[in-house]
Amino acid sequence: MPRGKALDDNRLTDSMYYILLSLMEPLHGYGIKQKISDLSNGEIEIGPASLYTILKKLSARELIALVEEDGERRKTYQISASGRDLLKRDINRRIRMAEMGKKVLLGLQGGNDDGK
Amino acid sequence: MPRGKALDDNRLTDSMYYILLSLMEPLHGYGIKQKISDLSNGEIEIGPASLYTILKKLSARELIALVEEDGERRKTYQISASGRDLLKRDINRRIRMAEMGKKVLLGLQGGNDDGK
DNA sequence: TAAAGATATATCATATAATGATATAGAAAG
DNA sequence: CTTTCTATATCATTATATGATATATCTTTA
Repeated sequence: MPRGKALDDNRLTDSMYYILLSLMEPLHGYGIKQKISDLSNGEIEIGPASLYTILKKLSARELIALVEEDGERRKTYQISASGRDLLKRDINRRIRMAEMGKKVLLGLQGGNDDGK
Repeated sequence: MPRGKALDDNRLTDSMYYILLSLMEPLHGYGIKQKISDLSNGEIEIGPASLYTILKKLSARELIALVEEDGERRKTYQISASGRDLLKRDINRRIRMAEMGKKVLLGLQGGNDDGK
């Protein structure tokens, strides 16, 4: 069984996040690499070591599933129902983290200002 | 093409992010631990190994600075100007990542669906 | 005042995660 | 034919996080 603290805690690492997002449509590994580059306007480039390592882990956790095998050449994956659930949770986690950041920067983090 | 260390790429890890946010006000290590627990409604707990390791790293990069030393007991840190800059950038990065996630989930990532 | 629990910092060994380098090979383009 | 792109895969190393442990002070309370 695959170890992984992030997933055990229902968190996605950034790389897992990008990969899971890409797999909202069926894609093979190399396509994921291109999709991520595309989604991030070339900001994020994921190499083969990260890509196939993470694909294997997500697959073992059944967050993604192999949907097609083109001979030996292409392996097409897609996100699973539980993968979608986790992805949604992680988007919300990321929103909460960013909101928290904005609040603290604006100095609004302390207590409730009931003003009355 | 971001590779290598998070800070070299102007990215903050989650732990660094929480710690830098906490240091928008002067705080010593143990206070940071409590602040993070507080900010996250007890969701995030950072242990001493992570805390002091990261504090040392942020300090070496001058993203935070030692502002006071209470005898040998307390070391009070605060975020620096460059730390604040990086923090702002990272909040925006996190917002962009979450927005991207929402778009893809809603199936709006490809082209513009003008509803016609 | 003794003990307990909270505060406070620090490091080691290990676990987890990411990635550059490398290997292999088919397909497309020139 | 040879270069480039597509495509998957693993190894060795680096990067990051953390549980366990150590040490010491301060605070509360029995």
